[in-house]
Amino acid sequence: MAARDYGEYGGVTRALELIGERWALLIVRDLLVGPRRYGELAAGLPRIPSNVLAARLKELQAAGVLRRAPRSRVIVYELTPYGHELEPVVLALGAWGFKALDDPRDEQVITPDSMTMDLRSAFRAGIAAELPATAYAARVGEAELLIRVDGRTLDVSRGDGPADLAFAAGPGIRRVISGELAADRAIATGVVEVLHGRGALLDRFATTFHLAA
Amino acid sequence: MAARDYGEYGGVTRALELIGERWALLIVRDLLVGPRRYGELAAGLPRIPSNVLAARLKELQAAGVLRRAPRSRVIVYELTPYGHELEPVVLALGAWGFKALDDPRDEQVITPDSMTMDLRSAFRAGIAAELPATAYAARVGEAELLIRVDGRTLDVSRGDGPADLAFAAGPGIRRVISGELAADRAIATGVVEVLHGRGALLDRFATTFHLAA
DNA sequence: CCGTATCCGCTCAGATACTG
DNA sequence: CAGTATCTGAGCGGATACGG
Repeated sequence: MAARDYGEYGGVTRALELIGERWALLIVRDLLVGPRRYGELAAGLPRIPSNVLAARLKELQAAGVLRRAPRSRVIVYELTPYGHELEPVVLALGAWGFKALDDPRDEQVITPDSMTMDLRSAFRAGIAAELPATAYAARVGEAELLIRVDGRTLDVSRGDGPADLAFAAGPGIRRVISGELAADRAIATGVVEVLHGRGALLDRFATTFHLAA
Repeated sequence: MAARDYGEYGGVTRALELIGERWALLIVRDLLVGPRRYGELAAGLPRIPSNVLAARLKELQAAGVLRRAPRSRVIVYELTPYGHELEPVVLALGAWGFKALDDPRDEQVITPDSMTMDLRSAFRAGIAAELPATAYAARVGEAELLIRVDGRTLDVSRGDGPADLAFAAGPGIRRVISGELAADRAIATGVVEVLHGRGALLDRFATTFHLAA
């Protein structure tokens, strides 16, 4: 049942034995956004073979990282408290990997859950606390998110809703977050399209969410 | 050259493409302690096949995580600045995995580098700042470390040296760090053997390095 | 539809031997 | 010492099929 081990006794080694297998940490990432059904997980990990997903769910359950939500009519997977403690790991990893992103290839997909976690990685609570509460509606690829920033708290949820600024963007939004592309130039060049609201708020967005390369 | 990808565009995904392969993050962990030769890395990862180590070193080099140290007579591997930015990831992962450690199996090894990183994970700078500067000489398994704490800074180096407290322990030292076993009881039961210095300092050690389960 | 199991082809990991 | 070469088998990816 225990994953193939490394023959070493230590914290990192143990962690990798529990969540180091291929796909495992991506499942954790999506569950950090919220409980998910089997099919939702499969949809959020487009290339995962169904047998691998089933195997990982079992292993992660045995490892105490996730569980099937009790007293729920349908089967729903959720993180255990211990699994939830992986949040700092996933955020740090996401921040690190974000800096290595180049422009996306055509076959690459952006899912709502992955984008949610990227936004959490890039969120600067200290900066946001100085700014007025703001709601953004963002459409990037297939992901449609409502992003609410209020003081030091960030809430990202799927779907649409009332927002101070609604915008659509290609994945070039990355360059806005990395600071390579100024907000006003992103709008001017069409990388970001303002759907409604004051376009000037995109600059606030870029200030709130920032990961320098 | 690029590792097998996940077909998704996002920070965590990209990170796992770069350092998600088996053994990769353990190599990074050891290099976070300092530059290492090929043979030193092999010794610190007892079960890694030599071809896999060679392959990982190439991939991590291509990923910009590490490089061969320039103008060095022998071949030495060291992290790039970008690779060094993985430190928070490794520390967080180590802290998480440490909590899932149970007692070690016989074939499991403790290496100096893995123990050094575990100590860094468990180090509580805020607590240490309130305590007097202290040097510990610890022998755990094959690892012999000199641990110097001064204010908020921690320095761990291999080998022996002048210390306020020198002790030898089996891996049961984990229970001291987790708080399951009080320092005085660890000494009384022989889990930790005081070689010289005041045994009472082990309590300070347990306060300085702590990861609750 | 949701969750699993089972097939197969293939890549990668593991073990060992060998070379500059 | 610092890798490369080769072989074998485990695990992944992909497809398909089956029970609730």
